[in-house]
Amino acid sequence: MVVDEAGGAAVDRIFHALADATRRDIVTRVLRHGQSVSTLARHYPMSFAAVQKHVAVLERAALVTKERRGREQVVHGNPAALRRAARLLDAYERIWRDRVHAIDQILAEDPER
Amino acid sequence: MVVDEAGGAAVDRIFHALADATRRDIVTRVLRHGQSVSTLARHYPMSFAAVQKHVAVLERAALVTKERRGREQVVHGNPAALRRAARLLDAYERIWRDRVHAIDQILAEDPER
DNA sequence: CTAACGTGCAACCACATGGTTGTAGATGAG
DNA sequence: CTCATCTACAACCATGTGGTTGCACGTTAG
Repeated sequence: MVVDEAGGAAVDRIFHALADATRRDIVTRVLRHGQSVSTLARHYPMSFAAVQKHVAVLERAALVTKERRGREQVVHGNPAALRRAARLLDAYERIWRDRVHAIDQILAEDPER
Repeated sequence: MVVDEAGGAAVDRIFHALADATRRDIVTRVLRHGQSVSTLARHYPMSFAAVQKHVAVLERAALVTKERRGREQVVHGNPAALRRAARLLDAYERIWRDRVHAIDQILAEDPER
């Protein structure tokens, strides 16, 4: 009935994290290879703290992870969460295309990670 | 590289519209067949006005359309926009999946990081 | 050791969001 | 016609968001 249910909040966080061009750009950027927060910050016309917040949002959505490396904090794309997000988008696409249900299965098999 | 370019704001609206469980539910619901706003509202534990706002958000994202039918306003899923959205999600998915796949390969052949 | 750098956090601001209630205009039912 | 229904919109409130600046702390470079 309710399509999300179990993973609802997580899905909220994922879509919300993706609803910002800067954050989408950060994700695609760090997927190439990890970058420190300050290195990332240099690419955007905003303060370091602002970029730091964006990274925090992506982190809460589990789309990226941070790895301490000396005094730097290296941001990586999170393969597992990204795959989950991709499959989630798949499921919605399928619903919309075929007008069938069956998204619950996908969410059920990988609940709230 | 830059997936957004022209439609950046539109992408923002689409992902933002999807970042709410109630709105996602409305979309899947009206895809089965159009429903009036008040009919929709009866399914959710919130006021009619709140549901009306959610529909407005979905409408701004072009994920649904409204059709006057007598005194009712029937909400439909917008097939064209939905397909475009699905394609858009596809594009992101492909980028990410390819990169994730590459990352997995690297990790697979060199387990110790 | 000292200075510079990278980070995290808090305070603050303007504005959007998600919810409420209330009101008013169209439209259909009786 | 009259009344109930559906819709739209405005005002309002609490909270969240995206941005800023400033400061403190740990770590690295010289």
